[in-house]
Amino acid sequence: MSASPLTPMIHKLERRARLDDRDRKAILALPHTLRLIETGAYIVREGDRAERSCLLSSGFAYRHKIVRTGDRQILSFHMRGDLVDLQNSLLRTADHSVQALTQVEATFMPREALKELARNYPAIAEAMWIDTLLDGAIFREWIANVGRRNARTRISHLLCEFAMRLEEAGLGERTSYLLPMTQEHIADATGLTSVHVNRSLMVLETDGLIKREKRFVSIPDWRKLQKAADFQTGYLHLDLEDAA
Amino acid sequence: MSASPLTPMIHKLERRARLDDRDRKAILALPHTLRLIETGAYIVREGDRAERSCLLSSGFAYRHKIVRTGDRQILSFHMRGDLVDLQNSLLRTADHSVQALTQVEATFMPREALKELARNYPAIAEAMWIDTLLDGAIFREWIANVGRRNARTRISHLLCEFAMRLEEAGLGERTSYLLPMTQEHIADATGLTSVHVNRSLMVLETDGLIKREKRFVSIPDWRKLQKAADFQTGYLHLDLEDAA
DNA sequence: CGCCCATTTGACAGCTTTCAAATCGCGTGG
DNA sequence: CCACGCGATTTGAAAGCTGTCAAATGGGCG
Repeated sequence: MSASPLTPMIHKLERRARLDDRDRKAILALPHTLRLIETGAYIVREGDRAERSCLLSSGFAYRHKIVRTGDRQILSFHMRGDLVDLQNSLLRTADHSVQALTQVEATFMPREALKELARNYPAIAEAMWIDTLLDGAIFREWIANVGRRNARTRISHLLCEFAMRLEEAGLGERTSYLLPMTQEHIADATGLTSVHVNRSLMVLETDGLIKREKRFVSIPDWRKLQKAADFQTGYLHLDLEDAA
Repeated sequence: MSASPLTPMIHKLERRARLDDRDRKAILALPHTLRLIETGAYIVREGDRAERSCLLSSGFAYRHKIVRTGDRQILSFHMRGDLVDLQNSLLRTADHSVQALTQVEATFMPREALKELARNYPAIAEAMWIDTLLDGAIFREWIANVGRRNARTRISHLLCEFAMRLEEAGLGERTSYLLPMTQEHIADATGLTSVHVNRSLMVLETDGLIKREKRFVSIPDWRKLQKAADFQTGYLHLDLEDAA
């Protein structure tokens, strides 16, 4: 059963709500297509009529919008097990794009099948709803991050959040991991320029808050960085009630 | 039936998904408490254990977070018919606060009752899920607004969005309306200072994009402001598929 | 070895903030 | 009816964080 590319979706949803065997079987029975996507390729384009949703089976992706000046704002980063565009199951047109940050294995599921699943399996519907709520919680934190924190804090915050989510997804440890994004991605996620991100990263390093080797980041003192980042984990809602 | 304070919730959800009589009756049967809340009072506080969710029956409210420096970031504004903290039905603790912008009539519903409702009425569950997705769509646009637009554009964008939502909620026309927030609220929503908001508003006025009289705003040329604001309505998903 | 993308560095400009202080609007009380 | 008080708006001058525009450096790969 762990052979199915849908298995990560079950794991993900089980962390959102309590599922039973019937639920799990229904998920595994979803029609789906596994596709390999090259670095930089689009998974969804803003304006697309959405006919399917996508589960990230491996690799990293990010969502973004382009504003009129041509500048890009990255809205979120995603990793294995993330449902990157659940909104496409219920909203008509995509309001932003999703792009592969690395090479990606993507599992596509028809929107109608997902809607049916939600209609017939309340526990799954609840899990997906919660997943959407968590998505929203992270967006809110990003608004605060970009709106009210200085460059140093913004970047540290991003590093903390990414570390935490990597660890929670079982993809590494939060005190030492490989960053899949370039400094330009970090800039577009934090509302800064890549030049300023570069300088800020160097300051974080000389201040001893992080160590870097290429894209590899290690964090000598997690609490210290967390403090510098104003990173409170509450918004990640790691305390989900185990499907009470 | 329009006597129930829950009626606006039915109207709201009916714009999200197709409901039948059974659904409507179930909503009206929700246990609820109507409360009058004074300007500035908190409806939800960050960190609260959430035991209920809140429907705005009249007045305006906003959600916000406070960062370590003490600065406030406003995350969204809400008006009659909005479910301001649906996340509290499914997430354990509030990750941000909700505060009354004006005097407010708030209808509170126990979280368990809402969860039950979602479990037993798939169409309602879908409508609430869609509501959450729309919430998220607006958050994403705000990230882009705060992250990648200059002061003038950010503020114009806020004015356009608020106008559009007022009109959609049947609370006014988008080209002339009363802003319930102070310039400081606008500043905290756009990631600026109130001083700069003040200056930017004056520029928008001398440029003829808006007219002001106290908090009253009128927009002589909607298309022109919309363009200056980089305001594309797509993210509001006004094209919901009428519950296909 | 050469190309290309990512990172780093420099100098300078500029949008926005900061910190006051003045003005305005308006409800309250004398 | 007018003074008072207080929050909101407006205005000024100066500082500063971050952006801009190049150009140099570094590293991986064909």
